[in-house]
Amino acid sequence: MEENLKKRSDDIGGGAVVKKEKIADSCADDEDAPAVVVLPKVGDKRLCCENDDKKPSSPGKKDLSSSSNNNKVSLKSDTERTEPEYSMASSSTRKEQDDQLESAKAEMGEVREENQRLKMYLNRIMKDYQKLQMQFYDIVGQDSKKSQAAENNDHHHQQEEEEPELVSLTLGRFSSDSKKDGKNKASSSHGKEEERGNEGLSLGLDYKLEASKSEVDDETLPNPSPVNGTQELKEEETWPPSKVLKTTRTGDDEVLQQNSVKKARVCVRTRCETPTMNDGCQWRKYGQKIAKGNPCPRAYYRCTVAPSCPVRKQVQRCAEDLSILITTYEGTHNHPLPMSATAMASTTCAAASMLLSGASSSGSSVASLTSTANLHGLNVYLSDNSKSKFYLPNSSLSAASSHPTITLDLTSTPSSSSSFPFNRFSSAYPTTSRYASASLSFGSSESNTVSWGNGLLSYGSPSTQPYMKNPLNINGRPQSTMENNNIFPSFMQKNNLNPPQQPLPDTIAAATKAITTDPNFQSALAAALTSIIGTGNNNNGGGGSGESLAQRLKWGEQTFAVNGNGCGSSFFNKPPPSTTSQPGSLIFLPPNSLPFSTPKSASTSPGDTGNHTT
DNA sequence: CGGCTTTGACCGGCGC
DNA sequence: GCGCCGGTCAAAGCCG
Repeated sequence: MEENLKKRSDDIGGGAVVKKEKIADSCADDEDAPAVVVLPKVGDKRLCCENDDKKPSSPGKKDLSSSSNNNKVSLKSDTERTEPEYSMASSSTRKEQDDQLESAKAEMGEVREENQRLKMYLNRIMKDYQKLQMQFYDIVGQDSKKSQAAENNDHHHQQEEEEPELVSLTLGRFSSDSKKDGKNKASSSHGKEEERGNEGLSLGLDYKLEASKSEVDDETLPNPSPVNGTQELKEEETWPPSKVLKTTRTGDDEVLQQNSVKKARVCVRTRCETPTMNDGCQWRKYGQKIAKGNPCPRAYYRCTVAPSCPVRKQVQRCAEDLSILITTYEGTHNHPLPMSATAMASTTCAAASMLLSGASSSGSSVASLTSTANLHGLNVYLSDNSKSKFYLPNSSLSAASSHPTITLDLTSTPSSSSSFPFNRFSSAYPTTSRYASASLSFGSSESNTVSWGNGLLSYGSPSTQPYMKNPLNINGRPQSTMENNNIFPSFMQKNNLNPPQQPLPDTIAAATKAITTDPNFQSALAAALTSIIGTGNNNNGGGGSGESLAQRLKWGEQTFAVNGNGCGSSFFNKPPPSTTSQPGSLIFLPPNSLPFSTPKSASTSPGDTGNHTT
């Protein structure tokens, strides 16, 4: 029909056909339906009528949000307006119509230019997004293969074991050869040379990211990813992680064993009275249990955004403080996430990755550090006190030694002394968000739990969710059915808990998003963990002084510029800025100083792919 | 009617 | 080996 209209207008000769560019590549619906703007010749009633039937939109309308249907620009109103005058057919009206036609053409030109600009902008965004997504998937796939290859090499190549300090490097050497054992040997020597010449982690990461699109080159990639981190990815990629793996991959017992041990979890403690915390993702409840030591039932959810997504979460009320909701995430999303879910996902993913990275290192290195730092009001302190107040009072969720858990505690009361460190967000949101204080408490305990948080959020309005297309309503209910689970109905009744009325959980999610999407936060986390783990293994920190951490935080702040991706990996994906001379920056640590997979934490984030873990 | 929740049963890990 | 416990499954019921 569009083609017919176009042809017809061309035949008529008085019509101006404007083929509007598609606004976005994603608008596949319009692939075969080019937008046609017909400027009818005066008196062409038939064309006007047909056009009226097909083009209800107003001229010059620019609507990116409804690109699939509304990127057709018509001049219906103009034609309608002038239609009665056609019958008159007077010279004055013709002149007037000509003027209108000219003005319409001019307007169309402007609109077209505007649309082209918008299209270019959107295309750029989409490309960036897809690029990041591809990188994530490729890296995840690489890491899983690397871990498998590493296991094989541990068995078959004794010469590699003779260089324990290069274990982490060795892993990357066989990144893509897991399926080709025959190539391992050749690639190992080759990779070794590559890594010798590779000073910085960021270089390796960039190389990896670039080469990730073609696995042919993977064998040359240096990868400091540790065994544990890569195994986590492998585990998360193959769902179900525990049972199926053990049944289908019986040949690799060591890997399986470590998989079961290194099942990282990210625990988020929020003070909210709604049944669940709206993290933007879509969950399906598959079970509920009364855990020992906690009268509150524990609900089990799994991500339903993708059928094969391995991410699961547990939701449970804190036994000692019923207003505290403990949400434990496990796994990494293997699918694109809604923008509203990227924050939590990236948080959990990055945290899990870093946790596993830390778990791969010696526990003592994690335990023996106590340091503090301050970053724009973000109080970060590291403590070896395993009984820190940031730990779960009830260890039911964190005590499982097979599940190293990192806890994000958002339950503490606000402090007026400090302000929200990520003020750049407040400019985007009408209401100010305030992050009064956030503490990173890293510790190690027998439970192998790392607690991080005590961050306090002075919650703003739901509008603090910048990416929410439809912000939550004032009651704090989810704007959609994404998270409408009511997991504690009986419990809420028993304990006379208020029904969901406060926007708290959603604002928590929003605040979490704001925090986790902030490069400062990411860099702070990365730097803190790097300081702890890296110093512990690198023999640099000699106790990881707070000064060192502060420096690293600052460096990280400088290094990682703004990126609104919401992807925990985004700051790793960024190419090395000009500040390459700063040795403290996380991404510039030499690979052998990072026995854990810093780049992997980047790659595992869902990025939107998504991922998080979550 | 399809999707989701509920809930009892089942399974595997772990400690004794 | 047995029991406890966490986690998962799957049938039944509910709901829009």
